[in-house]
Amino acid sequence: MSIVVVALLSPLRLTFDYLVPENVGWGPLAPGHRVLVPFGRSQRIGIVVECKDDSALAGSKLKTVAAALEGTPVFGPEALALARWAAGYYQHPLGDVLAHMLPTWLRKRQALPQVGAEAWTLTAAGRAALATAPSRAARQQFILNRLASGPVGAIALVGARFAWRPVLKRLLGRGLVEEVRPAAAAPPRAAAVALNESQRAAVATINASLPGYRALVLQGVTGSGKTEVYLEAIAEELAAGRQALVLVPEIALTEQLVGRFRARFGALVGLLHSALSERERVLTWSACASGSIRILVGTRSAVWATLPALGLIVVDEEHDPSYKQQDGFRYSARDIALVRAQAGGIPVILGSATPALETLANVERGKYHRIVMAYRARAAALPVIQLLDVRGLDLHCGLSSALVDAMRAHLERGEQVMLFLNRRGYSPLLICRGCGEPQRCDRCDAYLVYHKADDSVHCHHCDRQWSRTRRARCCAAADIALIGLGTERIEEAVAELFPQARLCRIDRDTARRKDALRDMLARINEREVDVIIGTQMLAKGLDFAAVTLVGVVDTDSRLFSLDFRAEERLAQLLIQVAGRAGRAAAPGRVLVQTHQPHHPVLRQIIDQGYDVYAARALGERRAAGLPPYSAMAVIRADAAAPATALAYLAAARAHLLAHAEGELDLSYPLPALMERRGGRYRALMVVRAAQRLEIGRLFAAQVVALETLARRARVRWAIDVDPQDTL
DNA sequence: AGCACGCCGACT
DNA sequence: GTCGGCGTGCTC
Repeated sequence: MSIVVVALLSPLRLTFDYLVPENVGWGPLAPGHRVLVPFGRSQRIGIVVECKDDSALAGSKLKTVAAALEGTPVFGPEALALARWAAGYYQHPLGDVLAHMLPTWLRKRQALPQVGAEAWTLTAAGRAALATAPSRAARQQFILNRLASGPVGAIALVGARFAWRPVLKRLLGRGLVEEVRPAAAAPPRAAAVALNESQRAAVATINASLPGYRALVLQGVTGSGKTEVYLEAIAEELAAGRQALVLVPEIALTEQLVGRFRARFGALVGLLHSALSERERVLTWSACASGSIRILVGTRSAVWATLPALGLIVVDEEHDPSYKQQDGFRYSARDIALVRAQAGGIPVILGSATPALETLANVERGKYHRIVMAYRARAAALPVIQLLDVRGLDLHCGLSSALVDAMRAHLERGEQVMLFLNRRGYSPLLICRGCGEPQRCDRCDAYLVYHKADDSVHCHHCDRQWSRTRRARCCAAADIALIGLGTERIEEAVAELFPQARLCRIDRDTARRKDALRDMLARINEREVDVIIGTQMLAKGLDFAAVTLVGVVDTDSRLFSLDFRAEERLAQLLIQVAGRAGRAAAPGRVLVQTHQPHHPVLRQIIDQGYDVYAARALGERRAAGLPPYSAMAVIRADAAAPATALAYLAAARAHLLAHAEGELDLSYPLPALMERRGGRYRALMVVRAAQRLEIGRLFAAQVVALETLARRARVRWAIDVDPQDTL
């Protein structure tokens, strides 16, 4: 065993053999070790993926491992097996898959940072301070709150978006906090919540499947209290000494859930998402690996966390498309969670009010077990969805008088109103009054959007922006007409209509700043806001207790999308947005403005509900041979010149057809729906097969050839297995 | 992915 | 006469 196979943390599809030195500094090398190796004329970091006795390469060509970076492997055998599986399934280089599984800190050279062994707790004075008036010093208050559940170490302060050490020092100085020896493992705080009958039944079903792999679809209507079910199921795992992983689609949701989890389980809860600093992430990573974090709440990438005693995975809002990474390593965190659960012999809960069609197909096939929670936990009834026919109506900034009247009624009762419009900015089309030309981005096939807040025009596809004056270049000095509506304009209209109402706009522009979303959500829940105006972000399972009216300003464009998944997205969006209404005691109402009041899809979603819609949509997918009744992958390519990517795909197509065995359904190369984006010309080709395996086999045999072709053509390319969009 | 090697155009 | 373009191939 004197040779190790190393996968470098880079997108190379090859692994490399190295000799093991006499002394690596720490015991023998094993698979999973992070090593430093000489590579070409530099040194690189890699992961040992195999140990063996001899190499196919002549001994003289072999170099020797320079050092092992830790005494113990950073990946165990299960993690390596998962990496291998994912590399094969997604046709992605193993080294890059492994890189995704590590915090960035460890992808670079650094050693694991030393986790401070210190822990702190509140003194009697501290507890008294916490019990009385909240301090005006927000940062001190933050730390006091985190310490409220007992002694904590640095891990529990992850997510504090400020340098907390000096603040802590000040609290120590004021005698509100004292340092203690780190407790072995703070015991879970009890205080279970009372569950209703369907919640109890759900928990019982989950617990009945322990131990062992089982995929459970928790289909609970919005507001049915899925979180309490997660908490209960996790409490069971904790009691058995195991860890739990909870995935959510949105950073803002991690914060919301972590709050509830910490209230119940105290300092055992960890948090992982991309807005944390590198250092916070590596600290959390190692606390997961050492077992001091028992519950990890995180976004997509948290699915890779090392959790040696993992006993349960929860994927909340499992239908959400953001579980699929849309560039580079295009994995689906939901699907990885399932594979991980299966390999680990543990249950996985897929929670959603609107499960993805592929999830429902797996229920149908008997592969997943469905638990239905049909009633809301607190409120009386689900909100009533009503279509507003706006054909021929005089709209005031996109708002019909029926919607405005309803808003007025709800506002006068002191209730919150939410308006949903999936377009940010002020107006999405700028037409030159001189020549009638719309203003376009010069790097994308897209129109520019006017943003009033900074008086500039933005391209929403390459994120570039210009001052307004610079844009009008078709006819000098010509005036520009602002056509169409964005959230900014709706906000303005609402401010005019209801001057006394307090508004809050939630979209990528207002939520960009760190903490901004958290602050806005806090203001909303404190009832300091009357009207919430926002985009998609509002539909992602955020809890707005006091909203009683939801107005959907415009969804018509979604009825005419070319993507075969657009309809499913619309159904999920409508049900989810509607679910924001009436979560507390007051009943909710949802008004959907449309020019297509008789559209059969819209009607079905609203009149018959998601399940009926889903059953019909699945029937159509089956008849058309579309996923989930067939396997799909997309080869994407982009290049600097217009025809290059298409030419590459044509060559790739010829190659695949010449080398494929059996049936292969390969589309012609197509320009992407938005062909030019960020100055690059994009194209794609759809591969379809009856069985998943056929696609896997095809690519496994042909990636190298496709890669060589791409390099010669100077094309950037990628395989997208189980694509979320095929445009 | 980097990085070097290698063979054809416009410049000190 | 060189500097440098990017095409090609390799890295254990």
